[in-house]
Amino acid sequence: MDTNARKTAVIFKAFCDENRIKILRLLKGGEKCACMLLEEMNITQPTLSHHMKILCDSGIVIGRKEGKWMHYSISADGIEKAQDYLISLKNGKEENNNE
Amino acid sequence: MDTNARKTAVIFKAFCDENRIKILRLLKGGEKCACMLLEEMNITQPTLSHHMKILCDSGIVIGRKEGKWMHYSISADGIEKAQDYLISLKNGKEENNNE
DNA sequence: ATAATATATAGAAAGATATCAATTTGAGGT
DNA sequence: ACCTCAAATTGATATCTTTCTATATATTAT
Repeated sequence: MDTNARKTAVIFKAFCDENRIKILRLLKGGEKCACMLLEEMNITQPTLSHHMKILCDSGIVIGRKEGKWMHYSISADGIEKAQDYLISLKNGKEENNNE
Repeated sequence: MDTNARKTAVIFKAFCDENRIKILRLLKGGEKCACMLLEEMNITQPTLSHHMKILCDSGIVIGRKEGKWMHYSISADGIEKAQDYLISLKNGKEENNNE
């Protein structure tokens, strides 16, 4: 049971779906309300909600509730964790079998 | 038809499965033969072959045929492309809707 | 309290992915 | 030519994802 590998996979789930890449592209411009994202994407509201959950679970996106609106933005910390993993692959310091 | 988003998703497919993360961890130590990977992973040969195809399609791994053996290694160029994408998310230079 | 609006959740259907056993392909060796 | 071994492909099945419609929850305004 390699929880470490699983955690890494969860992070990168953010980037392995076409619609989520589109959402991230929209968020590049800064924080956006779910209703705005919904307008720009060609999907229903529950589908957007589903993708936002995966994005938040990955740590790549942060959600902020304000009244009845949800505001989403890209998490610099989340991106950094993903970057750290990529760097660790490059540095090729032999298999660190943590767990 | 957002081929750009799709291409990005294909790159990151490499990292969104637990077994592929394990394979990448094994490759961190340097080039390895498929038969070696098979010994270390707890999967059958066709399953390994399937994952290696996805890893190669993503550009993150390179395969080299030598006689009847396949040798796999991590592609620095592939990693760099993934890194470039992450950097572009951070720099938040407004939605570049290419395509 | 009621109505209106934004988002989330439940449940179902369609599609994609992971996995295996069996078979095929390809590359050497005898 | 035949055998052996490594890897890829095929075909089947189980599981996971994506997507929808319908419904529930939560927040604000009347």
